[in-house]
Amino acid sequence: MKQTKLTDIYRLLLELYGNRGWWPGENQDEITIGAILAQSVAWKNVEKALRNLKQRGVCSLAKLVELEQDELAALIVPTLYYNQKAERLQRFARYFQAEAGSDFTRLFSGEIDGLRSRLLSLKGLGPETVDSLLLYAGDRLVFVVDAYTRRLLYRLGFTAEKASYDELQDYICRRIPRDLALYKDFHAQIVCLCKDICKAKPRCEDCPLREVCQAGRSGSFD
DNA sequence: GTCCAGGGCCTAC
DNA sequence: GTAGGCCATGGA
Repeated sequence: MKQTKLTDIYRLLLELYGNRGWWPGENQDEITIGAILAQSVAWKNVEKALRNLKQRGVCSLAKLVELEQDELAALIVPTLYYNQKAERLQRFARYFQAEAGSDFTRLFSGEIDGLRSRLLSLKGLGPETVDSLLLYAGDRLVFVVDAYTRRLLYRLGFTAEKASYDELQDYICRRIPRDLALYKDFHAQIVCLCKDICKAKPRCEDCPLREVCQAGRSGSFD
């Protein structure tokens, strides 16, 4: 029996939907702020918060530092855990200023493992947030694993339900070409698919991967 | 009213 | 090392 590969899944999604042209953010500031606000919340809510920040004229890391934490929190209420996130945003914005001179090129330059470790050591930035920043704001080659990726790979039969972040990331990176555009768009395809279809209560009847998914359950995956 | 959404931190065992 | 609580809105 022919084995289904991750690259086959991507090709199928690409044929169906085209390149998703992602991440949703107009510039590096917006992508960075969005990545932190998106922690454990639907993107719809992030959009509201970003809109609030833009209306207030503070949708950049440099401007965020100047706000009172309470005021920032009030602007990002729609994103859940707003007090925590206001602190995380300002903490990161201060780091950006102090360590990179408010220069994204400097922030994201250097050897990738060391860079990733440094960002991970910042309070409030876990692996998913750091990898989103690196890939989408920094154009660095790291694959982003999120709840959608985990869910889809598990349901398709590729990986174990409780696989760790690093295990999932490693699994994917070993099976797809090392290509920046592919890393970005594959993650985008997964998110877009799961957001609508492969939810906690999935609508499998509408899923373009339903046949592959059944094949996965019978173990015909690489 | 109930469930769930694109995490991460902290504490207890 | 890992399970579970905490953060605490808003739409379906």
